[in-house]
Amino acid sequence: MGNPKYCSKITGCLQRSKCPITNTLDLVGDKWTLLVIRDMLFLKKRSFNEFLKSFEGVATNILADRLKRLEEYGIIEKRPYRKAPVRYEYRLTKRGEDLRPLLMEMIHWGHKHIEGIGMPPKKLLEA
Amino acid sequence: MGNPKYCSKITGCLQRSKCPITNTLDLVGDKWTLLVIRDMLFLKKRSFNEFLKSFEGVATNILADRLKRLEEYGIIEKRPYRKAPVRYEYRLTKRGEDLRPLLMEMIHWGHKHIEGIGMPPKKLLEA
DNA sequence: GCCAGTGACTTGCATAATGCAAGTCTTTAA
DNA sequence: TTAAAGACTTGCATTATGCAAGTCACTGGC
Repeated sequence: MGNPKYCSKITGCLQRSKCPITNTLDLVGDKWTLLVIRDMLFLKKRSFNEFLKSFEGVATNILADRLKRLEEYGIIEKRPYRKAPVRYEYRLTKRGEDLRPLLMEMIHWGHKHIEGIGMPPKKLLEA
Repeated sequence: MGNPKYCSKITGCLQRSKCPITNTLDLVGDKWTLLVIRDMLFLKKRSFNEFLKSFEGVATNILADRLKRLEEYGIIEKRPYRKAPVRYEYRLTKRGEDLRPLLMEMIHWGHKHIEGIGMPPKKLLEA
């Protein structure tokens, strides 16, 4: 019944439906993607190794995969900021920055409804 | 480094971190959970079979699992509204209703940044 | 009374995603 | 010359998801 029928330019692949919630989930609704974006947005992280050091401990292969996808989706940009030895920096695009209100709502809901989460965002998010 | 250390009363299981975003994701951040909540919130669906008929086509085992979890998390409530033959109804609790702003932000972001998503939410969400 | 149908699931098995450890490659600093 | 940093890739094990089919309790029609 609900097989993929539409094609999105942002993903370049099949869609489950035309619903904006579904499509947003298909881009950023997994266990790790929004945590990378959190780290960029609130902790000003920029490099692969900085993301690796998150408290949650993402695996290197997963992180590499998510960064690649986010770049494909136009949510982040990757650019070398130094050659020899080459080092890369990842930054949110406007499209990525626009996820801030979504993250803020998650922070808000989490604070209100989950126990063991005490402090305001900035202190909380420290690695 | 990032192994589970805390115990949440809402989940009754280990947490990846104290971050509210992480914890919110661990409750509702997967491919299907928020679609069930969308159906309750915007399409007034209440029964197992109604959820099954979503355009995205969730599998019965996944749906059963998500409803069970959401009940454990206190996000929905299940109650029989008729016996012989027994029929169940699922409803959002306050905790579930409070996810509305999060969903609204997803709709907003999706509309703004993903192609092939034209119409306003209510028409869009039709199954 | 018998049988198809509805609603709410469960079970079994195949495929896909995630997690973990280890390895690669480049370059620099000791 | 050797060790270490940074940014990954590869291989394999574990988990989660997807799909089809089966179950169980009723009920309404013939």
